[in-house]
Amino acid sequence: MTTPGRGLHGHVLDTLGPEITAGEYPPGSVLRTDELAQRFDVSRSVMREAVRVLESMYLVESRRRVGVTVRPKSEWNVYDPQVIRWRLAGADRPRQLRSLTVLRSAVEPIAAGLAARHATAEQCAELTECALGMVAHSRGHKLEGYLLHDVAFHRVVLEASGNEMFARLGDVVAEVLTGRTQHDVMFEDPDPAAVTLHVQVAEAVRAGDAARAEALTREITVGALQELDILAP
Amino acid sequence: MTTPGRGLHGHVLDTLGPEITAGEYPPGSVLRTDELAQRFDVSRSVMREAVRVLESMYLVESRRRVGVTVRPKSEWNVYDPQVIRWRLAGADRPRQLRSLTVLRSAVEPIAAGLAARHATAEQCAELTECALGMVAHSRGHKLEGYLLHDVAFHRVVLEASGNEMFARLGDVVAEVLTGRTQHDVMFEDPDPAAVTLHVQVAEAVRAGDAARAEALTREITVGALQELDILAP
DNA sequence: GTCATCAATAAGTCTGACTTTTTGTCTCCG
DNA sequence: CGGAGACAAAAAGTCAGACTTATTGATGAC
Repeated sequence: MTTPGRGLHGHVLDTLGPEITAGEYPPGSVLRTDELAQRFDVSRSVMREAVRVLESMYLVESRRRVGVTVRPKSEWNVYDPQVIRWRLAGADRPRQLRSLTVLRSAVEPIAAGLAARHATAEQCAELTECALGMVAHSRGHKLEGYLLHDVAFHRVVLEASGNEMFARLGDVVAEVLTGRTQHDVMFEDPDPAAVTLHVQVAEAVRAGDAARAEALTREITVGALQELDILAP
Repeated sequence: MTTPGRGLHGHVLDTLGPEITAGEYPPGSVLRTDELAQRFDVSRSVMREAVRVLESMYLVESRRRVGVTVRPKSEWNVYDPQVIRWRLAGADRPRQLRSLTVLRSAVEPIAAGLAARHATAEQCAELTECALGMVAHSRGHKLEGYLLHDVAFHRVVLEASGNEMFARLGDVVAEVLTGRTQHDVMFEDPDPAAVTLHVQVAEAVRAGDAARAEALTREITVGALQELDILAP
């Protein structure tokens, strides 16, 4: 949640963005700037700024004499944090959650392997701290505290990988983990096996054992896939 | 290359975007909308639209009474195709190329495994066609033709994975492969072993052998990592 | 030294007029 | 009947200027 609604054009986006990403306007639909400005009761200047932002997300395309046409889903910039948030809040939330979890399963093991080779002493300490925090909150309906440390753990791993593309996925992972706790599964205490795996990953990274860190993280992500019934037999 | 410079604000972005991503303005630098408008000889409206776009890429932050401040590199949306292109055209091109190649090495093997399970008959045919095209252009300084089929090959794999997040990385991979051919290595004909691997991946996907497709693709990406001297001993 | 007040500042917003490009249509001629 | 060119309408694009609002740094009172 960077800074939502920072201005009139932000408010427009908060409404129009979710509508478009929810698929309310089929691809090729045409919107008119003037009509939108009327609908949201803002000036054309403000509406134009909003359209520019939507355009930079590849959600729409603005062409003269035609209007603002909605692009097909396949062209959307699905890595834009805003777009991710809008879609997670919308109807195809489950689908989105699956896509992101699969992405996690590809990236996090490699990131953990790199972290084992690049992590600073401080990052190793943070990692151990997070893992211990997870252990401490793993029993007795302390899901909020558990989630907090879980998110922090994965964020540190992605950071410590030293790869900027991986590091930028911290927010995505946070959204996925948060969403999972809040909605879908995990009514009771978290899987003890998962907790153990996190502790072991922290150890492996500290020991500089890249292969082991990668393998253990792969086990974690396989668990995440199974939770969503994404099998790979 | 979607549609560059489609309007005055696009021209402004083409200049200002590369400047910012090149790090010409240190984090925290303050730009003023009015001054920028003067510099580019455009109206404030146009300048404001450009700033909004930069803001949606997390390159800058616009605050009242302060101005447009440049955000630290760690907050940039490095998955934005435009940002990727700007950075690849700039000074830290090598660094960017490495980051993206590591990302490829994480994603593509998993994508190939999924493709083996989800690819349609048509996609399998396309894949075989691309692989054969690579073979046909693998000797005799036909790098342009080879590159074309190589890009298409990886694009189809990512598409066929059925995961939208993977599919959207097609452009990124295209940039990396193109950049590699144009600048860095590959003055002579491509590595015959790599060509063979591509053919074998196409076979594995067609046969529905996920594990084999994944392993073979991992060999391809390991080769890509080695080309850039990114080792993992 | 701390807190409230106030003025300067730069972004934010609105309005209205004008320009430019594109597209659909309508004619005119083959 | 069909194609090429001219024309008009439509919508985005651009600009200029006036006004509003939030923020911040400085000033001054306690």
